[in-house]
Parts: sequence; structure tokens; C-alpha cells
Amino acid sequence: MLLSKTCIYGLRASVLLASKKQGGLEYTTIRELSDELEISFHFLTKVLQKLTKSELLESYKGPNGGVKLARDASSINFMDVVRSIDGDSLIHECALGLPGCGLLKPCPLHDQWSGLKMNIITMMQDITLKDMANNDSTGHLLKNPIQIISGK
Amino acid sequence: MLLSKTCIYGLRASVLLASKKQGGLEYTTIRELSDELEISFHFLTKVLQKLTKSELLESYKGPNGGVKLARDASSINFMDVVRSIDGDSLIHECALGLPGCGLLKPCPLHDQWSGLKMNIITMMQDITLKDMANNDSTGHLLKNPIQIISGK
DNA sequence: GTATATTAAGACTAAATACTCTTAAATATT
DNA sequence: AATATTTAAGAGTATTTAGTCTTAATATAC
Repeated sequence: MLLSKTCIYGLRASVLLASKKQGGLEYTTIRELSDELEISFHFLTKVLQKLTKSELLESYKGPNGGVKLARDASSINFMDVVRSIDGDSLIHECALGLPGCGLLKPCPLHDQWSGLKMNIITMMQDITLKDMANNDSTGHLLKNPIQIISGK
Repeated sequence: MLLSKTCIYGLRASVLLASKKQGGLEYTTIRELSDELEISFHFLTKVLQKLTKSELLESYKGPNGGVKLARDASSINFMDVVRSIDGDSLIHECALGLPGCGLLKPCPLHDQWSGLKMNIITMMQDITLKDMANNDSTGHLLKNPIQIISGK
């Protein structure tokens, strides 16, 4: 698995926020997010605390509180969330888990893997929360995708 | 982490075998492999049992026994070992861990990720144990790399 | 056949990750 | 001030992955 489950939960919640009114710039309760994403409320709370600490989200306690994106969904990318939760092991890690593998002392897979890894990182940096929110036509991330031709 | 530690151990042992005389086609004891790779003997034994069951290795009990490659190192690729140990979750898994993600119901990352994933898989299929054994000039995988200008 | 060398298999333990529950702190409403 | 709503934080539990240990099975050599 490339990303931890914790990280995936953080991503899903961030994209869900981005899909909300005002592009996620107003408070939504974690309860609402956890209900929609079908993730345990308490666990999601912990995950989102990491995003709050790394200032991707802002939180507010009490009635009408919740979490919101700290800045526009188009300026937060996939990689920001990944680094906040999984750290940058993805960036530095050798495919064979060999300590000390690098340009100076490449493992047998280093050259091939660093190229592929760079492509993954570039992709993660290029795609923003807004992109993902707009690209969830199949409702994978958002159980109740944005209604274009709204019903009731 | 893309590959489990178990999988990485299996890869390292396979490459080490491939680097041995006769290209790994004669028996080497697991004890020798575990000593050279500095992996616990018992744990490596378990890992290699998987490779033996999937017929990438052959084992033989008793004195002069051990494990050897079941076929030439140039005909076993990286992917063979990965699939034997980690299964093909790598091939099928959605980057966001979403069940049901696929061509028919792509998640917001599906298109980008499936392209990158294909590159990873292609790389793993293209590189053989022989390639890796030949390409370990820095001795990352093999603690005592093959001596070209042999000492003592 | 007895001792020795080796892999196979299963039970067990440890560590990492995922998840739950309880309590505290902050804010709003009345 | 009292109560309700919400996130924060910490302790605790469960599950998965990694690793260890013991015993069994198989083969060789004497």
C-alpha cells in the first residue's frame, strides 16, 4: 500500500470539504464528515488534528464549530495532505528499504525507481483538492456528490 | 511503503542467490543467506517457503541441502517475487483504497494512478534477478559482492 | 540404525498500525 | 451561571505485520 489508511482518510475528508459550499472555507463538523465518509468519528477526529496542526485545516470548537480548509481548495494539493500525515517517507524511501541508498550509493533498483517515484510525486503535487472534488463524478469519495440538476 | 518487508527480504535473498556460482542453480543453505543478508534465519526461512511454494525456488532438506533458484536468474523477474509474497494487491489496488474503483467507476485519481502503476509494473516485469545481481556494484544487497579483482 | 544437517510447520511474542473510549478544553446559547 | 456543542488529547484495545522459538520431517553420512 502506497499510502496509509490514515492518510487516505485524511485525503477523503479534505476532498469532501473542498466539495462543500464556499469550497470548504466554512466550518463543517467532523461528525458530518465522518457520517458522509463512513469513517469512525473518533478516528477521523485524530486524523484531522494532524491536518490542523500542519495548518492545512483550521478548527473551531463549540456550537457552529468544526473544521474548514485553511486556504482555497485550489491551493492545497494531494501531496500536502500526504506529507502532513505520512511524512515524506514516500519521497526518501528506497524501494527495497535499504538505508543509505541514494545517488552516491544506489541500490540495484535506484535509478529505475527514482524516475518512477518522481512521476508519482509530480502527479501528487499537480493535483489539487479542487481538482479531485470536481473529478468525483462517480461519487467514490463523496457519498452524496454535488447535485448539478438538484432534486428536492 | 510500496512493498512489505517480507517481500523485500525475499527479493534480497533471491538476488543474492542469483549472484552465486552457477547463477543460483545449486543449493545454498538459508543459514548462509541469512548471515550474508543479516536477516533472522527463522524469519527468512518462512519467507523463502513462500517462494518455494510458488515454484520460484526449490528446496532440499538434509546435509548439502538448501534452496536454489528453480530456473535461470534471467527468467525470474522482480514482479514474480513480489507477486509470490505480496500477492497482486499492487496491481489491483486503488491509490485511495476505494473498493470498486476501476475503469467503470474510476475514483478521482484512477486515471493518473493507473498510468503510473502500469509503469511500475512494467519496470518490475522488465528487471530480472540476473539484472539486479549484475547491477549491485555498491554491495547494497550483497554484503560481500562478487570480487572481480579478488583479494586473499 | 544413530547421529547430524537441513528445510517445514506451527505456536508463540513483539511491534506497528488502526481504531475506540473517556475526559478535558473551548465556545455559544439561554 | 448553567447547559449544550464541538474539537483536543490521552489512554486503552484490536488487528495486522514482523519476528522468534520449538518441534517435526527429510535426507546424508557413518
